[in-house]
Amino acid sequence: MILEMDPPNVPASVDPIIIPRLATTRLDRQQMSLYLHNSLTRSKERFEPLDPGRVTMYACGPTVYNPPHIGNARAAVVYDVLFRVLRRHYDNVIYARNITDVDDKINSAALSEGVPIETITARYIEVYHRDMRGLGVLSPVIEPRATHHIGVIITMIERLIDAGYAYAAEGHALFHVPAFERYGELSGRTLEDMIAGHRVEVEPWKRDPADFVLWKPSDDAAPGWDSPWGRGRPGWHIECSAMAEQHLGTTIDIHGGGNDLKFPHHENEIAQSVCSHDGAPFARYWVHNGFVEIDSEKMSKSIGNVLLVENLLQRFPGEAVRMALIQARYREPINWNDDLVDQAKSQLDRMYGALQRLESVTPSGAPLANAAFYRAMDDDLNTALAISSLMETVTRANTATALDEQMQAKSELLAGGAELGILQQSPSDWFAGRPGQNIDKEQVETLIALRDTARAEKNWSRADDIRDQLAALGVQIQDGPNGTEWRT
RNA sequence: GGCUGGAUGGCAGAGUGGUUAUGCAGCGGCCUGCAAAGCCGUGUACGCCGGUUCGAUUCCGGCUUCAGCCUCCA
Repeated sequence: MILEMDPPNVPASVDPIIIPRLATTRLDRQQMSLYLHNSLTRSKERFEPLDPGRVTMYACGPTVYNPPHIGNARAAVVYDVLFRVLRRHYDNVIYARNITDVDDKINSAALSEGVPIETITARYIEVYHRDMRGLGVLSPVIEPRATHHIGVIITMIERLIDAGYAYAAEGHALFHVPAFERYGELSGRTLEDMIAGHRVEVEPWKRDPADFVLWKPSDDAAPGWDSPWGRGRPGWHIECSAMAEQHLGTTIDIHGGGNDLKFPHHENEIAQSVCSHDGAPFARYWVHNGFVEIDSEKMSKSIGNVLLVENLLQRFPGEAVRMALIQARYREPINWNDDLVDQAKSQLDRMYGALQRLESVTPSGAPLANAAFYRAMDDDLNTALAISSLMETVTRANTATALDEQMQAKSELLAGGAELGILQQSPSDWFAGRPGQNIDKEQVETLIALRDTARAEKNWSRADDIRDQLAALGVQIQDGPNGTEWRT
């Protein structure tokens, strides 16, 4: 048996974004309560962690066999926003997002390329990190990998077998679903529903059609580890239960994932964790994000409408893609199209425009967004409403004449932006062009200087000619009290 | 067939038992050499049918319809 553990912390990328910690007093924090829609109870509940000194959250991360698509990105962004909100409320938030690096799809990808599994997983872990960074997603506190937890997985399966919830058969270990009477609580299904609905052939080694695999045998070509049931590899569901236990403990505060994972993945996680922990609850709050649809249809390889993050990032700024993902509430589906990103970019243009006007203003004191912003975020991550309150701050910023009002507005914008993961660059960088647009800044500055001279001489036709030249370069200019600004 | 969750103005998308969401687009104005940006003003939208109510887009019931899950899936 091979026992492997992660090093204590394994974020592969250094987190480039620093969220300003709010200088709220303890009283302030108590007054602001976070509410979350709990899929387990199908209702909105006040979030109260088991231990306010150590808040735990687990989110299902990627299976690394291909580049992430916009749907993967939505999940990552949603739990990233939740992470940021939690960090405003609590000093110590342990957020784990796993990497599934042992899986049949990985095996077949490796086989078809004729390379070892590790080549595939290393490549797509890197791509995942790169793309998430491009979307302003913070590194989770812990990023556990399934292959580093084989020992923990085996131990958990052994405990399940010992307690009578699982059994070994023909090189497999299987969870016996009828042994867990609360099975189906999360998804609202009964065992009878599942039997009526099942349409796959039942493998002969299963005692019950609903039983699912904890461990399965590997042939010589497939990656495998020695176990009490022979050489094999873990089933998908047990990985998450084992990693959550290892890093976050028996009962965790929040578990997140895509809506489609509710059944069977999360249902099975609950069964495994509860049964291997003497009935202790697994996750206290279940959070599920909605899907990204293309033309009102699910993204899928068979339809051929899978939209990769890397392709989007070639065409749009990362923040615009992120903004498009958070402009609706996280539980609702998003019907994706380019227009959505363009609209998101317009909103960001407006926000960055306000920041550009306030460039010389120093935000004073602790960065705090306005109360409406926090109220919206704390109300089950109502990002759409939070953004609208940020827009009202933009209008205030644009109309403020007193310095203290300007300072206040700027501080609100930056604080709100930090919590949403937007407004993380300088306005001039933001306006300096989209990806793939190569703007020669020196040339632009030179032309603007020439035009300024022409304007000073009231040579309007020459000034307008130069403006046309700039427009041909994709540059738009704005004459303001502080001189001429430009944007793309 | 079973289980979820939706249906809001040209678009995206909040919210609410009676009073402005917000952004984009449009229209009018201010500002500007002209623009752009910005500002001000401007749109009686809430799928259908019943019910409760003084009053419902908002609550209840039914219907229609869309999406997801029930098989790997964010």
